[in-house]
Amino acid sequence: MHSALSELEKEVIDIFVRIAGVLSLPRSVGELYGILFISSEPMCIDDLMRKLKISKGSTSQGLKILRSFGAVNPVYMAGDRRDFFTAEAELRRIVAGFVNEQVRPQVNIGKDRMARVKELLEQEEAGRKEFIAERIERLQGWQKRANALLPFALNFIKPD
Amino acid sequence: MHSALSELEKEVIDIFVRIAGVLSLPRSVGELYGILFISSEPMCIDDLMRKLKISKGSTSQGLKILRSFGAVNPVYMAGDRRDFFTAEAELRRIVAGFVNEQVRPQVNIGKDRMARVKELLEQEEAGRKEFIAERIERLQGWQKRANALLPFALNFIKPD
DNA sequence: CAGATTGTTCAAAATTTAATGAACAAAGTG
DNA sequence: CACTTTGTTCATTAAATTTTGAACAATCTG
Repeated sequence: MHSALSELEKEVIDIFVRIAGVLSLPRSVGELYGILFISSEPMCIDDLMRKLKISKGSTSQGLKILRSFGAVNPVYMAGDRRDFFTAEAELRRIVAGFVNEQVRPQVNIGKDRMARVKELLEQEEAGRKEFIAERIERLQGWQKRANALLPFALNFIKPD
Repeated sequence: MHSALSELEKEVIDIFVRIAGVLSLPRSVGELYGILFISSEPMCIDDLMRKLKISKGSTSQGLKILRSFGAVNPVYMAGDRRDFFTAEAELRRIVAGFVNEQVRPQVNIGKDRMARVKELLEQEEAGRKEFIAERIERLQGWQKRANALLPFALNFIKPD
């Protein structure tokens, strides 16, 4: 079968499947990005399904996720009404998209939670209050530092 | 029941359960660290089981994971042969432990994989080789930048 | 507009991951 | 040394996540 994955393709896909795991993304998302990353030609859903041997549903959903943070670019192919995609290869864009779509929402939830914890602290009995207050302050310090690191890390990724 | 979790405890535990999720650690690990983090007193396995209403097995395994990267400190309690623990509250230590135990191994596997990909590249036909070579080089660039960021991020966490 | 093509959605199935608890090992105690 | 206490391991169970594929919607084509 001419659509089988080469050793090299498998190896590269494996790398991205691993990365997907770290980022808590489905395996299929890693596979999709991986195959697009080493394909010089844009691919459509059908190409991707056949190459990766995954279902149409997975392919469609996986591409949706990849588009959501700009890891994949739609490409117009003249005379073909199927949607084609290439991998976005500029790291800064992908990371920025990922941070905005997947990370920042989480961070904001963290802030709300923090506010609620501080309210609850007031109701605490005097004995424990001191210790707990210290811990909450510490936790808030961690949050601040994490937030400060984020923009720096983004800046760390220089243009290619 | 006097061992039920207070609202504040639940809220703090929720924060750490969330963090555990981001780090791909089991929920129970987040719960364990969370309850220890807001407890002024060291706790033993039995305390933890009862407080969190999780099994002995989960508690034992969870503590094992937390110890593996130094997120938890054993505490000697005179006249009690059970093992007691407190939460390590110095962020730098926890992050350093986590990076050494959970992150670096992955990064090294990544390096091996990269080497294999470069071997396979040689067998590629001339036409595609050029494009693929560019992609692999790019991927390697990403890896380098990620590796460079790690020590910086560690340094970013100043002593408390 | 009837039929074909393409992409999306979502309930059900398959897979993966985590939690449970009983069996076991280790170490203390009298 | 028999008995208790404590912690770990691991096969099984339970829960969470991912994938599948058929139904559907949207769009094109002649």
